[in-house]
Amino acid sequence: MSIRKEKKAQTRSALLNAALQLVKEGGNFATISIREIAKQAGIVPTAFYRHFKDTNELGLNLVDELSACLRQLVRSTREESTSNSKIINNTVHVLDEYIQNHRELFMFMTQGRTGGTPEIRKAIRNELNVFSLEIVSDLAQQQSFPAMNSAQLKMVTDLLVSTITYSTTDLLDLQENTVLKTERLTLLKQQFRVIALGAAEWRTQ
Amino acid sequence: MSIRKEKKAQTRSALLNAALQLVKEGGNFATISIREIAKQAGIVPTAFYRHFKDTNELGLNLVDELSACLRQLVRSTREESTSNSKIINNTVHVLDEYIQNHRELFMFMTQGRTGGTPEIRKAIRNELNVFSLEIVSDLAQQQSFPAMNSAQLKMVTDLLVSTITYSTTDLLDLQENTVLKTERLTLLKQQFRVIALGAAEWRTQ
DNA sequence: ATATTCAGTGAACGCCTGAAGACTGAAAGA
DNA sequence: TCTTTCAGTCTTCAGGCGTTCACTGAATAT
Repeated sequence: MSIRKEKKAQTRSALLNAALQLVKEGGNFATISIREIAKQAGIVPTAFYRHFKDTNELGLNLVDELSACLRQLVRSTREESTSNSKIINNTVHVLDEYIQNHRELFMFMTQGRTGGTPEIRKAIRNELNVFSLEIVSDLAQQQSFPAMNSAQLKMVTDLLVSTITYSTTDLLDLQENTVLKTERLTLLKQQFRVIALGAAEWRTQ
Repeated sequence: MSIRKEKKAQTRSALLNAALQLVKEGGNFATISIREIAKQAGIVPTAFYRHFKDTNELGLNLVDELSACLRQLVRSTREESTSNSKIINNTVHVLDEYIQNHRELFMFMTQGRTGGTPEIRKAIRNELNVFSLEIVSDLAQQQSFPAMNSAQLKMVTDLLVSTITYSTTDLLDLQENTVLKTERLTLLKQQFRVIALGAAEWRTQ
């Protein structure tokens, strides 16, 4: 890559990271201004426009980062799930790790899904759907619920994704290594078990 | 009530409704300004301070309105649930009705839970917990899951509330009387069934 | 009847915002 | 080598923001 393109890519990345940093520091993405982002990225406000039309466009690019993160999360969970009995515990453990290490992205996700622009809401909804479909694919391959057809598996997996997303909001507000945090993770594991039991019992119609 | 106090209460109510109206019109509560709210309420910006210190304090009062709404929702669902077989369909139907008729409040709830100030997030989390506890009380009384102790019932009900909250965000973005909307309601009903099946199968440890 | 209270007014403040436009200087291309 | 491209700079603008303060006038209290 040419020097110019490389430097541009660097600044662009700095802008995306700046926005995430501001979200991480407690800001709501919807309230973050172009000037704040530029300042955090170490450039002048007007240079922002060389990369994005507005914060909405930047947000859509953050959804792409989120997409990559969720994809990696699915892969990590798949690789981690060796023993079939502890699959729930492993999944929750990996999820917790990802939420901690990508706090900013998950905060952006939960905020954006409910309070973003219509475009951003749609993009995140779409990413969560892809996320769900990838899990469906894995569950189908592992024959976790052999009695279910793919539509039924999707319905159950959507419930899993719903539960994960809701729990993420709670987990993001709990400090590490506290009783409350541990209890919340235990709750999530139990809820996964309920869903798994229900899915195993599912009979058509 | 004296004339003065009555008029003050009216203006206060107008401010709360103005904020909700702005949320309903697509604004994110976090981005709504004092001046916008005052304008929508038909008063001068500075008069806002006669009622609330800032938008955060107003938001906390909106949580109280949300609280009342959720309480009423529980009551309506309880009264509606006559036939035990159709309880899930009735519950989803009542929920859908409430989301339609109190759009603004549910939008405020989903936005505030993920993107509000720490105070508002906490207040909404608390309301949802109370909501869950009320449902637990109902389920216990109806002996829906006789094998479960109250802690287990709470765990399952939290899953129900999680599912409701997540679905609410989706439902708020879908137009009435469309295929997608109907499908989303069907999905929710099926997920309720999975949870109910799982809860019935739950064995300790 | 007179004095006090107080919800709502209106002007003013300094600050931050998104955006437009002319400019700079190093990299890319001829 | 000379010209062009273009990411980033600097200045400037109008407009919205939260907040202050002195004020008004009707409701209340004495």
